[in-house]
Amino acid sequence: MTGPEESGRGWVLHVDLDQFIAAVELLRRPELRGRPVVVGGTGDPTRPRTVAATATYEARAYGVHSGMPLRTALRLCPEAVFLPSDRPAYEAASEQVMATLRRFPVRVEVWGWDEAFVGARTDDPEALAADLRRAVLAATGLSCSVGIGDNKHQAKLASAFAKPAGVHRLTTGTWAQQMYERPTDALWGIGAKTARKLAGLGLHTVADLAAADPAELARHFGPVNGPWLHHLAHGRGESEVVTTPWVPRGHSRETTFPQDLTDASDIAGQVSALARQVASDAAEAGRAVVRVSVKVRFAPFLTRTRQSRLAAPTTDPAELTRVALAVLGRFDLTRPVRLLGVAVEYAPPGDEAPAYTLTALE
DNA sequence: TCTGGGGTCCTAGGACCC
DNA sequence: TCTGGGGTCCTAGGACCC
Repeated sequence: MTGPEESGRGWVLHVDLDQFIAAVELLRRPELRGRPVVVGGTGDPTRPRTVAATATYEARAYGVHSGMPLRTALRLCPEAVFLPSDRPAYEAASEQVMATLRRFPVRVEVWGWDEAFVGARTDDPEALAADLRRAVLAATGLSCSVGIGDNKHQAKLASAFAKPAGVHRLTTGTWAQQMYERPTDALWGIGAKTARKLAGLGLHTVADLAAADPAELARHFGPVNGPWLHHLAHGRGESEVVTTPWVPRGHSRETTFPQDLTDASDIAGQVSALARQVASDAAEAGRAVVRVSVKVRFAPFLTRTRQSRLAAPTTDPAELTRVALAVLGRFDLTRPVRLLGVAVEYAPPGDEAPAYTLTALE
C-alpha cells in the first residue's frame, strides 16, 4: 500500500476469489486438502434433484463439475467428500474480503459473494493488484485473481485470464489482439443461446460481431440488446465503480421437491409457506412489496409463472399469502409439480407513500 | 448429466386511454 | 364506424450471471 492512487490514470480492477466456496470449506477442514470434495445442497449425495455448487480440482479430475447432480457426482467419484452448502459461512468470508479491499485508497463495488470491482488511480495497476492479492490472502487465507481493464467488462474478462492466483491486463489498446479471434460467448453477457443465434447470422468470433451492422443486430436482438452486443464486441462497458450498496429489486424463495407433488392441498400448503418466508424476508429487509409472482415447474421440466400487481405496497404476511394463493389458482395444476416458487418485487425504498400533496400542486 | 437457487434486465403483446 | 397514432401499464417469457 504505497499510496500512489491519487496520481496516475484511472483503472478498473476485478477481484475474483479462486474456487471461493471450496476454499472456504478447506480453510475450516484442512484435513480435506488434496482430496476430492463436492459442496452442494444438504451434503447428501443420494438425495435426488440436488446439484453441486462447486467441486475441488481433485473432484474435477473425475469429471465432476458445478451444476452436476450430486447422485451423478457420487457415481463418478464414490470416494469424494460431500459437504452441505453453508451460506452464512460464505457471507462471513465474503465480508472479510470486502473489508480488506476497502482498507486501500480505492473505490470498492461488491459484485456478489466472491467478486468485486475496484476503481483506482495509479501509474502501476499491476503493483496495486499484487498488493490486493497479498492483503486478501493474509487477512482471510483466500486466494484471488485480479483483472485490470479500462472498464468493468475488460477487467472481468481479464480476471478470468488471470486464474488461478494471477494478474492480467486487458485494455482497449490490446482488446482486438486478445479478443478478436475468440468465440462470441467469450464476452460477458453472451451465453450459449445468443452465441448460437449469432452463429446463425454468420457471426462466430468477436471480430465478426465487432464488424457487424448495429442496425442489423437491433432487428434481430431488439433496440437495446442489438447495439449492446456490438458495444460488447468492441470491449466497451461501464467504467464507473459505484460504492453505494446495491438496492435489491426483489426477492424470491423456491423449492424443488425430491418427489413430485400431485395433491392440491400439498401444493397450496407449500406456496403458503414460501409466501410467509418471503414476507418475513421482506419485513427483515424493511422493504414493501408491490408485485407477487408464483413459479410452477411441472414434470418433467416445464416452467410457468403467473404474477399479480398489488393494489398498494405491503409487507403483511397474510395479504402476501392470500395473493400468492390467488395467483396459484390461475394455474392448471393437473400435471405433477416438481418445483414451486414465490417471488416479490419491492417498492423502491422511500417510495411507499404516494406524494399526493406534490401532485396536487402541479 | 434428467436438469438448484437466487438474482437482473429486456422484449413482446394486449389493455386502456386520449 | 373497417379503423390512426402515441403513450403507459401490466403480464409472461427468455437470456444471462453467480
